[in-house]
Amino acid sequence: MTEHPPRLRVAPSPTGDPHVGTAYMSLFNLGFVRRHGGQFVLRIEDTDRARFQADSEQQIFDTLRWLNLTWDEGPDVGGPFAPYRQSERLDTYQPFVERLLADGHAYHCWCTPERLGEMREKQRANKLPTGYDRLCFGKTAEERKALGGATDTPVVRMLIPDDPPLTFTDVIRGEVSAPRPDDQVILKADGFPTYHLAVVVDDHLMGITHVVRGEEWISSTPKHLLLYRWLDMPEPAFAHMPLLRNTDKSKISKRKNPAARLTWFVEQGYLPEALLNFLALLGYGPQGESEIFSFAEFSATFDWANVNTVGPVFDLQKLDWLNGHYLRELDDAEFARRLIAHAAHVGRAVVAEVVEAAAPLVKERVATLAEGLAMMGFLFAGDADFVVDEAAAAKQLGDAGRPVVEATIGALEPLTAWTAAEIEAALRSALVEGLGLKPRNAFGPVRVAITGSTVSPPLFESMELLGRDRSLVRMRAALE
RNA sequence: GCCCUCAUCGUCUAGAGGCCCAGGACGCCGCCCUUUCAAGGCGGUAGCACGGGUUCGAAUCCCGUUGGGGGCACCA
Repeated sequence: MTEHPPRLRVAPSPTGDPHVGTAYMSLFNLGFVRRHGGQFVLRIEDTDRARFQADSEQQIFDTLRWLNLTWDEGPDVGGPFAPYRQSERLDTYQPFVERLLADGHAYHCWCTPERLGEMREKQRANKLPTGYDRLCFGKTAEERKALGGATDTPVVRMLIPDDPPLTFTDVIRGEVSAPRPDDQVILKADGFPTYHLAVVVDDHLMGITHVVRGEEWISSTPKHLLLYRWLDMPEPAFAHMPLLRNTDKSKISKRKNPAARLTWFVEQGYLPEALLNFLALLGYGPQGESEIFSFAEFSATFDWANVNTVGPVFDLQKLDWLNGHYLRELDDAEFARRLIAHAAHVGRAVVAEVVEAAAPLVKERVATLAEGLAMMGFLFAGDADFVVDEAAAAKQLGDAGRPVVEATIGALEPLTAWTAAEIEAALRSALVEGLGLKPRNAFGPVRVAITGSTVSPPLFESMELLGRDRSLVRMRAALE
């Protein structure tokens, strides 16, 4: 039996900020595709015109590209199965709907949303399983209208048989059973298909071999199985990924978790390689001895059987550690480039030369690019808008601190060379030996005066970068 | 309520009957280093949900209970 190259797809909906789950699915799709030399397709599932947001699609492109999860076919790059937006494929779905209708596998339904709502309420109240009661089945528009609670524009529903297929093989989970479906709507009143019809038709037409999606879709799979059967389409392989979770274990959501939005990671200054590594770790685990690995390493041995079935909690602390690790692995020049790019992205003004000079001092002290920029912020503050953190001032610039600052000014003014080494020598001599202070007590007040904070890059280097004049201005300002 | 699904340290996981009185990572705690904070080094804390089986032997297999999660839309 010949193995055909796999074709996988990710199919996000443009309904707002791109979801982290889209990146998660894409990563696993691509891990498999690259290992076996197949194709990765991006399809936009924009059949919900109520939730559609115009700028969302571009954000999906941007964030996936930022992560280097690039597609071989898609709305923006084209491909042999275009169009790749479902809203542009309405004509494609129509014949399939007509065929299902003609074969008696589907029927029209005129029920209003109100009637449907009441029906469900009643079912729930009577502790019955919910599901469409088939009031419209077998009736003409006129017959149905006579009963009330009907509209003029019908939807099309699947007619679920008594013995629908309820089990299937999942490449991650093995044999899986799913609940009995009810008569699902496949064509809405506005002429758009629902997900169930569109996904089956498109996956088939686009030659998709493996359907990778979240666990939440397990319960819908029987509907899709039925559609494949009715339409004489071969079933693809299914891979139902575990769901990413909030800290409270619920399905990850934008409301509870900022990290549910893909753009958040860009805003915070996470590195795409770190996010990818982290996502791979979630629900897959390290395959070798190290938890640090690249996409190439991930892809090289990728196997669906290694994907976990437990939904992992999205642990930002571990991501921070990983990101810090990747940050430190960057050479100084590259780290500086990323800081500058990040500053531009978040609309913050910086001087490239200053960032380059400060980058090495900051690199091993931060977890994200945003933190890096924040830590060198004192270098960008003008004399007028420089502010000393209140708590830091109270701690270091009180009665004990003032003489230290005064002695520092006295030691620094005669300095001929303004270098970290000279500054350190002068301060050690004046404060540690001269005033008999322990280093931490000697340099604390100076640090706060110079950087405005008790936490900063190394002091003497910071002063060298700040420059003689600005340093002295800040020391004097600390005494006022 | 009904259906489905999952179950190892706080979190991510290794573990596919004896190698496990359960290993690693993050976090946390302590020590070292140290001009702050980090980084780094060393050490420590903490877990097989519970109950029945099967077996010479179970974290690993089976059943049940409990707990978590998902679904039950003209949303995906």
